Amino acid sequence: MTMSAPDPFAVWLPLARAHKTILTAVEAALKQAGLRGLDWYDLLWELECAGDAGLRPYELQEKLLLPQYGVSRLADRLAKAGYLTRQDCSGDGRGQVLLLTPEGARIRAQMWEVYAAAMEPAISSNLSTGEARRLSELLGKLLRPAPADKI
Amino acid sequence: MTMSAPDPFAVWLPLARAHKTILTAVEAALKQAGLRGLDWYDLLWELECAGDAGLRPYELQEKLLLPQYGVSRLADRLAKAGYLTRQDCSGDGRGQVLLLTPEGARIRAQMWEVYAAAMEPAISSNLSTGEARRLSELLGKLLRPAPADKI
DNA sequence: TGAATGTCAATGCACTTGCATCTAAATTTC
DNA sequence: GAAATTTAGATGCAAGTGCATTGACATTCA
Repeated sequence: MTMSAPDPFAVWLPLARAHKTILTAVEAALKQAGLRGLDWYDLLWELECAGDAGLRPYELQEKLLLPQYGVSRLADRLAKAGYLTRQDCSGDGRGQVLLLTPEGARIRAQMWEVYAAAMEPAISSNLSTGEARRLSELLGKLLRPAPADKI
Repeated sequence: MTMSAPDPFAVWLPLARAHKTILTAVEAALKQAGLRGLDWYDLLWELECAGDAGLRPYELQEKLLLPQYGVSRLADRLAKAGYLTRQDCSGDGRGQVLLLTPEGARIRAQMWEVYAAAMEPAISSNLSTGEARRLSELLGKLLRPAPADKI
């Protein structure tokens, strides 16, 4: 005897639209600055957080919600650009460890400037501090795992 | 003399993550049902809303936030699948009007079942009615145009 | 009216993505 | 400890995307 559930599309439609709008704006800003897309940024950022330990591709896969081949190829491109190195993984002959290069760190910092500058007008200028807090809190609730009987 | 603006990333990061999570779930459900992706659905839906008047490609471009060539090619695929027809546009020799076929309407209804079923556990089960209302309201605020000096 | 400019839509090409499959190494099972 | 299974990661191929350009018609303006 629970109350009727809310209409999911009342949430999803503006969510999808806001996402596409903001994403498009950020990607355009990056491109205009001669930089690569957010997928590159996200990977570089994770590697930077990982520090000297680096990250295994399968770890990135989880963190970035990318398919396995997505990480494999994205890492290829980053490696070709000189932003990361692949290192044989001691202890697991199948695996490898991805490590950020100094050049990779440099470019990530550069991207960050553009990223943050593009985000500000898209988000901050439309919300008060309280609204932003409440919004991120509510969005966080969407990230809870689906009910077991639906997986 | 305004207060300091909120951190946009506190909103953007969970927003992007929630979006990717939900999108992935819905697309997977559609694929598993042997249906095409949400891009097809969105186009079909707009055509259905437009009724007998149909829609011009450039109108879809605005509604769906797609690039011009994106609409052109998506419409190609839908047409090849028999879900829409292109009709010469009386009054503008450059243009055309896209019209939903009965088969297109049928398939859209079929997709809707899957779409809605996948959305429910992803969203409704994580939010109360009040939370959902507040969330869609806050997301709506993000859709306001950027300040003029930032365009 | 005729040339310049603007708008609607398609497309060639390079790059990216999705899917299925493959190899190699690790782990489990008997 | 050899065979079967699982896991890490790469890759061939088909399909989709982004960018720049083109072609066709419309509109503007001298």
